[in-house]
Amino acid sequence: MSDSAPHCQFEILARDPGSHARCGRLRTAHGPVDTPVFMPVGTQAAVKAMTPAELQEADVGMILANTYHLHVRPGEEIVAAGGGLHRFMGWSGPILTDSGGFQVFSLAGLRKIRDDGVEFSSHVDGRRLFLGPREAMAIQARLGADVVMAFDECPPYPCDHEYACNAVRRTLQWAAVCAKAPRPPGQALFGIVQGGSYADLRRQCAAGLVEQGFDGYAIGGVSVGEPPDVLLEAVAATAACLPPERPRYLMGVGMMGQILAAVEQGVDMFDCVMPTRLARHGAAFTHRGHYSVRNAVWRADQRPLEEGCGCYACRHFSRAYIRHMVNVGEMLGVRLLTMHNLFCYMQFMRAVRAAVAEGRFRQFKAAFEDGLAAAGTVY
RNA sequence: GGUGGGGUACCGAAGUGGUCAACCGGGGCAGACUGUAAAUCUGUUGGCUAUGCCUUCGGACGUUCGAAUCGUCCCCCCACCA
Repeated sequence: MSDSAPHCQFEILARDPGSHARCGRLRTAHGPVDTPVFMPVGTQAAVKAMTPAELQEADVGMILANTYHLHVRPGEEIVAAGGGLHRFMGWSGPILTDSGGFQVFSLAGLRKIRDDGVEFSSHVDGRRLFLGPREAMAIQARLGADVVMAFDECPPYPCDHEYACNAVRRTLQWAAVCAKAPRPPGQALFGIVQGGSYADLRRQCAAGLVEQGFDGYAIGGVSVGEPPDVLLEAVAATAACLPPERPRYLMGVGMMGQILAAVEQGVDMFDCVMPTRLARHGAAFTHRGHYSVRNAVWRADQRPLEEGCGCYACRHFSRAYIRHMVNVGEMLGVRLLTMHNLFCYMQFMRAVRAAVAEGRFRQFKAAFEDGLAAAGTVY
């Protein structure tokens, strides 16, 4: 076990009696975050289509940005010269940066994996780049996020045991390098558990990381195309091996139903492109699933995106109007949908926290699933 | 009035004797999206009692085994000349 003091304080405020669900508060250099928390994705130092003020209006607490993308453009030296990521992007709340490990997976074909890191061709101009644990930590130190992630290898799905085992081996080696790398004061470091769909590898990876000692632990390597039950099994197998007093972060998930299932297993943090990307693709979220506002049925519908919603888009505009904006390609449509979807997600997370705090999480989850069933939606 | 060019599906636009219900764009309709190479991508877009049939390529008549494609006449549009 590491004897260094944690760089972020995590306090558990309530535990659900009927499950592993818990409520907590993560204290970061840029303020506290109540958990379970959903972090909208702002890969390139912006949550697409939103200003920081609009994020605040939606009650967004913490956001995520990406090491690889910001290294490629504009370069961490530009961000550092702008006073660090918070000042650069005008966001004074907590930020987490992903290490770029996921891009090893998502940009497959442009890369070559070695034991000390990954050779990339930049997806922008094709120039050769090298990203390994040292590089990722150095970049993240200059970006200055509140929480940074260890550089990991995220294998694809499906992948065989041997491949996944190698990914775990490298992920553990790289994590050790990350843990020793210098960081700015107050910057927390999370390790990432890999292991694919193999419970034994998940346990092995978790144990190895816990031995090294991190401020928090992430469950990685999920939502890479695997079936929903495989995802949940990986979450359950991993969460059970993580120290209860440290925050747990399920990377890249997801849909509301998946978030509930993971909260039930004791997961505290989430991120996903779903609310923001689907907004740009014309979909509106509700507490009973999502629908496409482009569909002809909404042509003359004067109701808001979701009845009873208090977001700016719902207070001022009809589905018919937003459908029109989307169909004619006005950027306002994308902005209003993004606002709404984030508001909807944040409201959902508030409801989750309240349910856990009040010891009625199971009922809340059951009611949510009934609502989805009634709406005919399947996640 | 003359000469030349042109009228193809919701729009634009290929096609100039059979493999054409007709390439391709746009628009329309629907679907996908999970640590964002993503305001992107995919499917579909005449009708039907649907492995086949029916009605379509300005209109009518004709040539041909067979016509969006060839001929005659007519109707519209555009350019130039009077």
